Amino acid sequence: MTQYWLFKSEPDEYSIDDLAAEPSGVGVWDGIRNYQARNLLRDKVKQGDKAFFYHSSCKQVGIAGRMTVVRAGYPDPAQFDQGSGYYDAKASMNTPRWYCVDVSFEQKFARTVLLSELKELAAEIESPPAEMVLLNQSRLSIQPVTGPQWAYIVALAQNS
DNA sequence: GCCAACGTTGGC
DNA sequence: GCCAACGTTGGC
Repeated sequence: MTQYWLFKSEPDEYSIDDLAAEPSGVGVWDGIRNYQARNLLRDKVKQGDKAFFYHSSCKQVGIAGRMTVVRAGYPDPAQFDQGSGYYDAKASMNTPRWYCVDVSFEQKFARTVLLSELKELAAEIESPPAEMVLLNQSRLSIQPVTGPQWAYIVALAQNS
């Protein structure tokens, strides 16, 4: 069964345009250094799952597009790389601490579905956005999205 | 740049 | 295991 997710990134670091520009449109979703998010990447995110690409800490905060998970969780190589900002001295090859997944570019939405817009829509009773993790546990960088939330936001992205 | 919310560290 | 101090995230 296909599962849905929302992955956050600061576009100054890595944006949906950067993913689209990758050779064959495949990128490594690495650098996740939060245990709750790590557990999802390691145990729950599967090949074939769909994910929103969320832009945080930028001018247009919101959902910029979507992608497909093409490789489930595996140890994040950056944790072993002393030259990387994501290096972790407490991690070893035998006991990796952090995980990443590979994603492939699917679509950049015609417009970004803004966080402010989702917050406004969430004020409506029983609207799909109201239950989003994004609005209730906002700091989590890898978070689940329900099927109805996914469909609602994809439809919203087609409307101006 | 500010600050609220949350996560992590480390002494005891 | 508790909790104070500190660090980080991320919206505004």
